[in-house]
Amino acid sequence: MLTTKLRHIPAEKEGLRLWLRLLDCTRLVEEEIRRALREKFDMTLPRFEVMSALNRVPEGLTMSELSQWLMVTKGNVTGIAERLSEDGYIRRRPTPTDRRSFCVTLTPGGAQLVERMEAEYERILELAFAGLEREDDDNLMGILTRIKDRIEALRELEE
Amino acid sequence: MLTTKLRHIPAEKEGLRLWLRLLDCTRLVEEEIRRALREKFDMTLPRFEVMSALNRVPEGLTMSELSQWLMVTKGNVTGIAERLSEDGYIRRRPTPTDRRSFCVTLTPGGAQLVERMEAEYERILELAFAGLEREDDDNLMGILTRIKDRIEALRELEE
DNA sequence: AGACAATGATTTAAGTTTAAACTAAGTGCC
DNA sequence: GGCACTTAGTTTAAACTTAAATCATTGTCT
Repeated sequence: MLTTKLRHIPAEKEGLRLWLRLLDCTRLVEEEIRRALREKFDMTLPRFEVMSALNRVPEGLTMSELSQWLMVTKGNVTGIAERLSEDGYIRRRPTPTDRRSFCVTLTPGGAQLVERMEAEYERILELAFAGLEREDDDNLMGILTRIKDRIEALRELEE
Repeated sequence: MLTTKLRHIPAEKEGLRLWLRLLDCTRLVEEEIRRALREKFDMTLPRFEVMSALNRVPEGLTMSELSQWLMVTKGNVTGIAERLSEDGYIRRRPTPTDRRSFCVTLTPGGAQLVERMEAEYERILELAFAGLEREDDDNLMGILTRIKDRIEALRELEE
Protein backbone atom coordinates (compact mmCIF):
# COMPACT_ATOMS: atom_id res chain seq x y z
CA MET A 1 0.00 0.00 0.00
CA LEU A 2 1.28 3.39 -0.91
CA THR A 3 -0.87 5.16 1.63
CA THR A 4 -1.77 4.24 5.11
CA LYS A 5 -5.40 4.59 5.88
CA LEU A 6 -6.20 6.00 9.25
CA ARG A 7 -8.96 4.21 11.00
CA HIS A 8 -12.01 6.37 11.08
CA ILE A 9 -12.70 7.68 14.51
CA PRO A 10 -16.00 9.33 15.08
CA ALA A 11 -15.62 13.05 15.54
CA GLU A 12 -17.36 13.01 18.84
CA LYS A 13 -14.49 11.08 20.44
CA GLU A 14 -11.87 13.55 19.36
CA GLY A 15 -11.66 14.87 22.91
CA LEU A 16 -10.85 11.41 24.18
CA ARG A 17 -8.06 10.90 21.67
CA LEU A 18 -6.47 14.24 22.43
CA TRP A 19 -6.70 13.62 26.13
CA LEU A 20 -5.02 10.24 25.95
CA ARG A 21 -2.22 11.66 23.86
CA LEU A 22 -1.83 14.55 26.28
CA LEU A 23 -1.55 12.08 29.14
CA ASP A 24 1.08 10.08 27.28
CA CYS A 25 3.18 13.20 26.88
CA THR A 26 2.94 14.33 30.46
CA ARG A 27 3.68 10.89 31.84
CA LEU A 28 6.68 10.43 29.60
CA VAL A 29 8.13 13.83 30.40
CA GLU A 30 7.46 13.43 34.10
CA GLU A 31 9.22 10.10 34.09
CA GLU A 32 12.33 11.68 32.59
CA ILE A 33 12.30 14.54 35.05
CA ARG A 34 11.72 12.25 37.98
CA ARG A 35 14.62 10.06 37.00
CA ALA A 36 17.03 12.94 36.53
CA LEU A 37 16.08 14.53 39.87
CA ARG A 38 16.48 11.25 41.67
CA GLU A 39 19.76 10.20 40.08
CA LYS A 40 21.48 13.56 40.07
CA PHE A 41 20.09 15.23 43.16
CA ASP A 42 18.43 12.50 45.21
CA MET A 43 15.29 14.62 44.98
CA THR A 44 11.65 13.83 44.29
CA LEU A 45 9.50 15.72 41.83
CA PRO A 46 6.95 17.06 44.35
CA ARG A 47 9.69 18.40 46.58
CA PHE A 48 11.36 20.02 43.60
CA GLU A 49 8.09 21.62 42.55
CA VAL A 50 7.67 23.26 45.92
CA MET A 51 11.22 24.56 45.86
CA SER A 52 10.83 25.79 42.31
CA ALA A 53 7.65 27.68 43.17
CA LEU A 54 9.42 29.33 46.07
CA ASN A 55 12.33 30.23 43.84
CA ARG A 56 10.04 32.35 41.70
CA VAL A 57 8.79 34.40 44.60
CA PRO A 58 11.66 35.55 46.81
CA GLU A 59 9.25 37.16 49.28
CA GLY A 60 7.91 33.70 50.01
CA LEU A 61 4.52 32.03 49.77
CA THR A 62 2.01 30.86 52.32
CA MET A 63 1.02 27.22 52.51
CA SER A 64 -2.30 28.01 50.85
CA GLU A 65 -0.63 29.92 48.04
CA LEU A 66 1.71 26.98 47.51
CA SER A 67 -1.18 24.55 47.31
CA GLN A 68 -2.97 26.76 44.77
CA TRP A 69 0.18 27.27 42.73
CA LEU A 70 0.84 23.56 42.53
CA MET A 71 -2.83 22.61 42.25
CA VAL A 72 -2.71 20.12 45.06
CA THR A 73 -4.49 19.95 48.42
CA LYS A 74 -3.27 21.93 51.38
CA GLY A 75 -2.73 18.77 53.36
CA ASN A 76 -0.41 17.57 50.66
CA VAL A 77 1.76 20.66 50.92
CA THR A 78 1.97 20.27 54.67
CA GLY A 79 3.72 16.93 54.29
CA ILE A 80 6.11 17.97 51.54
CA ALA A 81 7.06 21.18 53.35
CA GLU A 82 7.72 19.25 56.53
CA ARG A 83 10.28 17.05 54.82
CA LEU A 84 11.89 19.94 52.98
CA SER A 85 12.14 21.75 56.27
CA GLU A 86 13.78 18.78 57.95
CA ASP A 87 16.31 18.70 55.12
CA GLY A 88 17.01 22.38 55.68
CA TYR A 89 15.93 23.54 52.23
CA ILE A 90 13.04 25.75 53.27
CA ARG A 91 12.06 27.85 56.24
CA ARG A 92 8.61 28.61 57.61
CA ARG A 93 8.07 31.66 59.71
CA PRO A 94 4.91 33.29 61.03
CA THR A 95 3.41 36.20 59.15
CA PRO A 96 2.95 39.44 61.04
CA THR A 97 -0.61 40.01 59.84
CA ASP A 98 -2.22 36.60 60.32
CA ARG A 99 -1.30 34.31 63.15
CA ARG A 100 -2.75 31.31 61.31
CA SER A 101 -0.45 31.47 58.32
CA PHE A 102 3.22 30.97 57.56
CA CYS A 103 5.56 32.56 55.09
CA VAL A 104 7.60 29.84 53.43
CA THR A 105 10.94 30.70 51.83
CA LEU A 106 14.00 28.89 50.56
CA THR A 107 17.05 28.77 52.76
CA PRO A 108 20.34 29.80 51.13
CA GLY A 109 21.20 26.13 50.74
CA GLY A 110 17.82 25.42 49.22
CA ALA A 111 18.12 28.33 46.83
CA GLN A 112 21.51 27.17 45.71
CA LEU A 113 20.31 23.61 45.14
CA VAL A 114 17.15 24.57 43.30
CA GLU A 115 19.12 26.62 40.81
CA ARG A 116 21.10 23.56 39.84
CA MET A 117 18.01 21.41 39.65
CA GLU A 118 16.17 23.91 37.51
CA ALA A 119 19.02 23.96 35.03
CA GLU A 120 18.65 20.22 34.62
CA TYR A 121 14.86 20.45 34.56
CA GLU A 122 14.96 23.03 31.79
CA ARG A 123 17.52 21.04 29.87
CA ILE A 124 15.12 18.10 29.73
CA LEU A 125 12.22 20.32 28.71
CA GLU A 126 14.21 21.93 25.92
CA LEU A 127 15.04 18.45 24.66
CA ALA A 128 11.42 17.36 24.87
CA PHE A 129 10.06 20.38 23.06
CA ALA A 130 12.93 20.85 20.65
CA GLY A 131 11.96 20.19 17.07
CA LEU A 132 8.90 22.37 17.39
CA GLU A 133 8.91 25.38 15.13
CA ARG A 134 8.15 28.78 16.54
CA GLU A 135 4.76 28.42 14.89
CA ASP A 136 4.09 25.13 16.67
CA ASP A 137 5.05 26.68 19.97
CA ASP A 138 2.55 29.45 19.53
CA ASN A 139 -0.11 27.09 18.31
CA LEU A 140 0.36 24.69 21.19
CA MET A 141 0.43 27.42 23.77
CA GLY A 142 -2.67 29.01 22.30
CA ILE A 143 -4.64 25.79 22.21
CA LEU A 144 -3.59 24.75 25.70
CA THR A 145 -4.52 28.14 27.04
CA ARG A 146 -7.97 27.88 25.51
CA ILE A 147 -8.46 24.45 27.04
CA LYS A 148 -7.32 25.68 30.42
CA ASP A 149 -9.57 28.72 30.35
CA ARG A 150 -12.48 26.60 29.26
CA ILE A 151 -12.15 24.13 32.11
CA GLU A 152 -11.74 26.87 34.64
CA ALA A 153 -14.90 28.48 33.29
CA LEU A 154 -16.78 25.17 33.46
CA ARG A 155 -15.70 24.67 37.02
CA GLU A 156 -17.06 28.04 38.04
CA LEU A 157 -20.44 27.12 36.60
CA GLU A 158 -20.61 23.95 38.62
CA GLU A 159 -20.15 25.56 41.99
CA MET B 1 -0.36 38.52 45.27
CA LEU B 2 -0.06 35.34 43.31
CA THR B 3 -1.73 36.87 40.32
CA THR B 4 0.05 40.20 40.29
CA LYS B 5 3.63 39.77 39.26
CA LEU B 6 5.06 36.88 37.31
CA ARG B 7 8.68 37.15 36.50
CA HIS B 8 9.56 37.56 32.83
CA ILE B 9 10.47 34.31 31.15
CA PRO B 10 13.09 34.54 28.39
CA ALA B 11 12.44 33.03 24.99
CA GLU B 12 14.86 30.15 25.36
CA LYS B 13 12.65 28.83 28.12
CA GLU B 14 9.82 28.19 25.72
CA GLY B 15 9.95 24.50 26.61
CA LEU B 16 9.42 25.35 30.22
CA ARG B 17 6.43 27.57 29.50
CA LEU B 18 4.78 24.94 27.34
CA TRP B 19 5.39 22.27 29.89
CA LEU B 20 3.87 24.27 32.72
CA ARG B 21 0.81 25.03 30.63
CA LEU B 22 0.53 21.38 29.69
CA LEU B 23 0.64 20.43 33.34
CA ASP B 24 -2.06 22.97 34.17
CA CYS B 25 -4.34 21.40 31.60
CA THR B 26 -3.81 17.83 32.68
CA ARG B 27 -4.23 18.65 36.36
CA LEU B 28 -7.41 20.61 35.75
CA VAL B 29 -8.95 17.91 33.58
CA GLU B 30 -7.90 15.15 35.94
CA GLU B 31 -9.48 17.00 38.82
CA GLU B 32 -12.79 17.17 36.98
CA ILE B 33 -12.68 13.51 36.04
CA ARG B 34 -11.71 12.46 39.53
CA ARG B 35 -14.55 14.40 41.03
CA ALA B 36 -17.14 13.00 38.66
CA LEU B 37 -15.98 9.42 39.17
CA ARG B 38 -16.05 9.82 42.93
CA GLU B 39 -19.41 11.56 43.18
CA LYS B 40 -21.29 9.55 40.59
CA PHE B 41 -19.70 6.13 40.87
CA ASP B 42 -17.71 6.11 44.10
CA MET B 43 -14.73 5.21 41.94
CA THR B 44 -11.12 6.39 41.85
CA LEU B 45 -9.31 7.41 38.69
CA PRO B 46 -6.63 4.71 38.77
CA ARG B 47 -9.22 2.00 39.22
CA PHE B 48 -11.22 3.43 36.36
CA GLU B 49 -8.16 3.52 34.15
CA VAL B 50 -7.52 -0.17 34.70
CA MET B 51 -11.13 -1.03 33.94
CA SER B 52 -11.12 1.19 30.88
CA ALA B 53 -7.99 -0.45 29.54
CA LEU B 54 -9.55 -3.85 30.00
CA ASN B 55 -12.70 -2.67 28.27
CA ARG B 56 -10.71 -2.03 25.13
CA VAL B 57 -9.33 -5.53 24.98
CA PRO B 58 -12.05 -8.12 25.56
CA GLU B 59 -9.54 -10.98 25.41
CA GLY B 60 -7.93 -9.52 28.52
CA LEU B 61 -4.50 -8.21 29.41
CA THR B 62 -1.69 -9.51 31.57
CA MET B 63 -0.49 -7.53 34.56
CA SER B 64 2.60 -6.46 32.64
CA GLU B 65 0.58 -5.35 29.66
CA LEU B 66 -1.62 -3.32 31.98
CA SER B 67 1.37 -1.63 33.58
CA GLN B 68 2.78 -0.74 30.16
CA TRP B 69 -0.55 0.49 28.88
CA LEU B 70 -1.05 2.75 31.86
CA MET B 71 2.64 3.71 32.10
CA VAL B 72 2.91 2.82 35.76
CA THR B 73 5.00 0.27 37.63
CA LYS B 74 3.99 -3.34 37.82
CA GLY B 75 3.78 -3.16 41.58
CA ASN B 76 1.27 -0.39 41.24
CA VAL B 77 -1.01 -2.48 39.08
CA THR B 78 -0.85 -5.32 41.57
CA GLY B 79 -2.46 -3.18 44.24
CA ILE B 80 -5.15 -1.64 42.05
CA ALA B 81 -6.07 -4.99 40.56
CA GLU B 82 -6.32 -6.51 44.00
CA ARG B 83 -8.94 -4.00 45.08
CA LEU B 84 -10.86 -4.23 41.83
CA SER B 85 -10.88 -7.96 42.24
CA GLU B 86 -12.21 -7.71 45.78
CA ASP B 87 -14.97 -5.48 44.49
CA GLY B 88 -15.81 -8.07 41.87
CA TYR B 89 -15.13 -5.88 38.85
CA ILE B 90 -12.28 -7.86 37.35
CA ARG B 91 -11.15 -11.45 37.24
CA ARG B 92 -7.64 -12.86 37.04
CA ARG B 93 -7.06 -16.29 35.65
CA PRO B 94 -3.89 -18.17 34.77
CA THR B 95 -2.73 -18.27 31.18
CA PRO B 96 -2.24 -21.66 29.56
CA THR B 97 1.15 -20.83 28.08
CA ASP B 98 2.97 -19.19 30.95
CA ARG B 99 2.47 -20.22 34.55
CA ARG B 100 3.86 -16.90 35.81
CA SER B 101 1.28 -14.67 34.21
CA PHE B 102 -2.42 -13.94 34.53
CA CYS B 103 -5.06 -12.92 32.08
CA VAL B 104 -7.10 -10.10 33.57
CA THR B 105 -10.60 -9.43 32.29
CA LEU B 106 -13.66 -7.49 33.36
CA THR B 107 -16.49 -9.38 35.02
CA PRO B 108 -19.95 -8.79 33.55
CA GLY B 109 -20.65 -6.39 36.39
CA GLY B 110 -17.41 -4.59 35.78
CA ALA B 111 -18.08 -4.31 32.08
CA GLN B 112 -21.49 -2.90 32.73
CA LEU B 113 -20.16 -0.33 35.17
CA VAL B 114 -17.26 0.78 33.04
CA GLU B 115 -19.55 1.54 30.13
CA ARG B 116 -21.45 3.99 32.25
CA MET B 117 -18.27 5.54 33.63
CA GLU B 118 -16.79 5.94 30.18
CA ALA B 119 -19.84 7.80 28.99
CA GLU B 120 -19.33 10.31 31.78
CA TYR B 121 -15.57 10.40 31.17
CA GLU B 122 -16.07 11.19 27.51
CA ARG B 123 -18.68 13.78 28.30
CA ILE B 124 -16.17 15.69 30.39
CA LEU B 125 -13.50 15.41 27.73
CA GLU B 126 -15.81 16.69 25.02
CA LEU B 127 -16.58 19.65 27.22
CA ALA B 128 -12.91 20.28 27.88
CA PHE B 129 -11.88 20.09 24.25
CA ALA B 130 -14.98 21.65 22.77
CA GLY B 131 -14.32 24.98 21.17
CA LEU B 132 -11.37 23.62 19.25
CA GLU B 133 -11.73 23.73 15.51
CA ARG B 134 -10.99 20.67 13.44
CA GLU B 135 -7.76 22.40 12.49
CA ASP B 136 -6.78 22.87 16.12
CA ASP B 137 -7.50 19.23 16.84
CA ASP B 138 -5.18 18.13 14.08
CA ASN B 139 -2.54 20.61 15.09
CA LEU B 140 -2.61 19.61 18.72
CA MET B 141 -2.58 15.92 17.96
CA GLY B 142 0.29 16.37 15.55
CA ILE B 143 2.39 18.38 17.94
CA LEU B 144 1.73 16.08 20.87
CA THR B 145 2.63 13.09 18.76
CA ARG B 146 5.93 14.66 17.79
CA ILE B 147 6.72 15.39 21.43
CA LYS B 148 5.84 11.87 22.43
CA ASP B 149 7.95 10.31 19.69
CA ARG B 150 10.84 12.57 20.55
CA ILE B 151 10.90 11.62 24.20
CA GLU B 152 10.59 7.95 23.44
CA ALA B 153 13.54 8.30 21.07
CA LEU B 154 15.57 10.16 23.69
CA ARG B 155 14.88 7.48 26.22
CA GLU B 156 16.18 4.79 23.92
CA LEU B 157 19.45 6.67 23.53
CA GLU B 158 19.97 6.85 27.25
CA GLU B 159 19.76 3.14 27.91
C1' DA C 1 -19.42 42.69 72.33
C1' DG C 2 -21.19 38.18 70.52
C1' DA C 3 -22.69 34.86 67.18
C1' DC C 4 -21.20 32.74 63.09
C1' DA C 5 -19.41 32.00 58.70
C1' DA C 6 -14.95 31.90 56.23
C1' DT C 7 -10.02 31.03 56.01
C1' DG C 8 -5.09 29.00 57.00
C1' DA C 9 -3.23 25.08 58.22
C1' DT C 10 -2.91 20.43 60.12
C1' DT C 11 -4.47 15.80 60.89
C1' DT C 12 -6.46 11.43 59.66
C1' DA C 13 -7.57 7.36 56.99
C1' DA C 14 -7.48 5.26 52.80
C1' DG C 15 -5.51 4.79 48.57
C1' DT C 16 -1.91 5.55 45.02
C1' DT C 17 2.86 5.51 43.39
C1' DT C 18 7.52 4.60 43.04
C1' DA C 19 12.07 2.17 43.19
C1' DA C 20 14.20 -1.70 44.60
C1' DA C 21 14.41 -6.35 46.23
C1' DC C 22 12.59 -10.69 45.66
C1' DT C 23 10.33 -15.25 43.94
C1' DA C 24 9.16 -18.18 40.43
C1' DA C 25 9.17 -19.59 35.79
C1' DG C 26 10.65 -19.27 31.10
C1' DT C 27 14.70 -18.88 27.57
C1' DG C 28 19.11 -19.61 25.61
C1' DC C 29 23.37 -21.58 25.19
C1' DC C 30 26.96 -24.85 25.78
C1' DG D 1 21.28 -31.57 31.72
C1' DG D 2 23.04 -27.37 33.79
C1' DC D 3 24.12 -22.63 34.02
C1' DA D 4 23.31 -17.80 33.31
C1' DC D 5 19.98 -14.48 31.85
C1' DT D 6 15.60 -12.66 31.27
C1' DT D 7 10.71 -11.99 32.29
C1' DA D 8 6.01 -11.97 35.11
C1' DG D 9 4.46 -10.72 39.13
C1' DT D 10 4.58 -9.64 44.08
C1' DT D 11 6.36 -7.50 48.11
C1' DT D 12 8.40 -3.86 50.79
C1' DA D 13 9.37 0.73 52.55
C1' DA D 14 8.95 5.32 51.88
C1' DA D 15 6.72 8.98 49.92
C1' DC D 16 2.86 11.18 47.80
C1' DT D 17 -2.11 12.34 47.29
C1' DT D 18 -6.72 12.98 48.23
C1' DA D 19 -11.06 14.03 50.73
C1' DA D 20 -12.88 14.95 54.94
C1' DA D 21 -12.66 16.30 59.71
C1' DT D 22 -10.64 19.35 62.92
C1' DC D 23 -8.49 23.43 65.18
C1' DA D 24 -7.42 28.10 65.54
C1' DT D 25 -7.86 32.63 63.90
C1' DT D 26 -9.96 36.21 61.25
C1' DG D 27 -13.82 38.72 59.22
C1' DT D 28 -18.63 40.18 59.27
C1' DC D 29 -22.79 41.56 60.82
C1' DT D 30 -25.83 43.19 64.19
